[in-house]
Amino acid sequence: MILSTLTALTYRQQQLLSYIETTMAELGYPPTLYEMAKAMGDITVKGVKDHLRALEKKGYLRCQPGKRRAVEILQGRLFRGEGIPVVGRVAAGMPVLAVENIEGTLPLDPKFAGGGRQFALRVRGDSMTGVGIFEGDYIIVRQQETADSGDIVVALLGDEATVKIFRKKGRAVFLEAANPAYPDIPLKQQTPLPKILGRVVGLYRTIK
Amino acid sequence: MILSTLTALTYRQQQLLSYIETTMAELGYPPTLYEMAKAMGDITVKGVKDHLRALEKKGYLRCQPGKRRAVEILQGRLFRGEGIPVVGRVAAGMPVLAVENIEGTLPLDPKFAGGGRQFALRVRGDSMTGVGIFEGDYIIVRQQETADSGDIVVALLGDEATVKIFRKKGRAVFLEAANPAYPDIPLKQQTPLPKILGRVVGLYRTIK
DNA sequence: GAATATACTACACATAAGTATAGTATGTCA
DNA sequence: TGACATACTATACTTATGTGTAGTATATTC
Repeated sequence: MILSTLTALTYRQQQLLSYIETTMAELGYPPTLYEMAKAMGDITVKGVKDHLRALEKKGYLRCQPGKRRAVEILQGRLFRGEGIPVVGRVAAGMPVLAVENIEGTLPLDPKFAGGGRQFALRVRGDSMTGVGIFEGDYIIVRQQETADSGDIVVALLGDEATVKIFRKKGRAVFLEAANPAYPDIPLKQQTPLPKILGRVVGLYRTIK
Repeated sequence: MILSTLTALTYRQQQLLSYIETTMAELGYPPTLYEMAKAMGDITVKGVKDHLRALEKKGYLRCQPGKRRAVEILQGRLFRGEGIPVVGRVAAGMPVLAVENIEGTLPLDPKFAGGGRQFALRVRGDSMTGVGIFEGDYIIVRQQETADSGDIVVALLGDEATVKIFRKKGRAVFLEAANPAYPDIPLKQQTPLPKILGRVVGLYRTIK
């Protein structure tokens, strides 16, 4: 997302790009050349095509020759993505991302949080306020089964998912809260054995 | 985004929807019926069309009759949007959202943070850690020029944008930090007069 | 002047891509 | 059984939509 390395656009090119972006944001698919021509004040489709060619040359979009409505925006204020599935409850023995567990989508591009296989959870409780994770926050979790000491992880304890700091001290492995009111949880004395579901890589909060 | 009120899909319908979503996430535009037919294991376009009709009837998508590649997803894991412009610096006398100030886009759907006219800023400093706003966080700001007491606002002091809690006590109006190391800033004794740029409505953080 | 970029016009052509017709087969429910 | 839903087949037709040709006009640079 580096704007400064792209060639500047003329007024008309910017106008066309903006129209395409607005249509795509609104409908989810690009306009046809004819629709663009109408929107640009009744110019011809040839005129539009020449602008598209210039925009393509400058790196803003890509057209598939011959294909209808096949305009891909490469640079601009639009983004698209699959969002991050919000998991409602996690049951032992079931894949986290099973359809039954999904209760919605966090409309954020997973690539912004580093990509990989991700899910989101709503935080319950105040055990992690010391590191700025509050009740009601969405945490974004990259699925992985191992962690380094100091990582914030989501672990499955019995049938309960919990967010804590993963710590290794010598041979001891435990989960540490970021709130002194909560004691450390050793990982090796639980039955069934706890399982790391992933590492926390991002957070979203709606304020007030 | 309420999944439970939608009619359940058959396996094949879900498969088609998933293919459409994946293509749109990847390319930014929908596949043609022919492409869908290929992807579904070489069935006919008529077969695909019947599935699309069922998906439309169930509320998952909408097709424009006769238009090429005009499939709009209404429900699913896909989202689209214009993102939230990230403002790099704010200069007095200039609109916040002037093109020159924009240094990128936060790929989050603005509607998720309540909509309205929004911009994002990167937080510098630690004056708001008491409310879980940390250095490096993106805060999402809805543009407005007034605030209620207790709102977290972005205000322009001279040429510097600052994030604080807006407080009204009797006739006194000031900006309060959420960190005791920072003193209150009275609003009525500044030259030039400070200006509220907006209210903080959301926060995003990448972790580690 | 020539070359290039930008911003268009007019029109005919070409084809990518959806629609329609007429089905078959299987499963479920009243 | 009949009605409806689902999941397809085959084929011809129709048209929405991009491409190509041949330009004009203006501005800038060498």
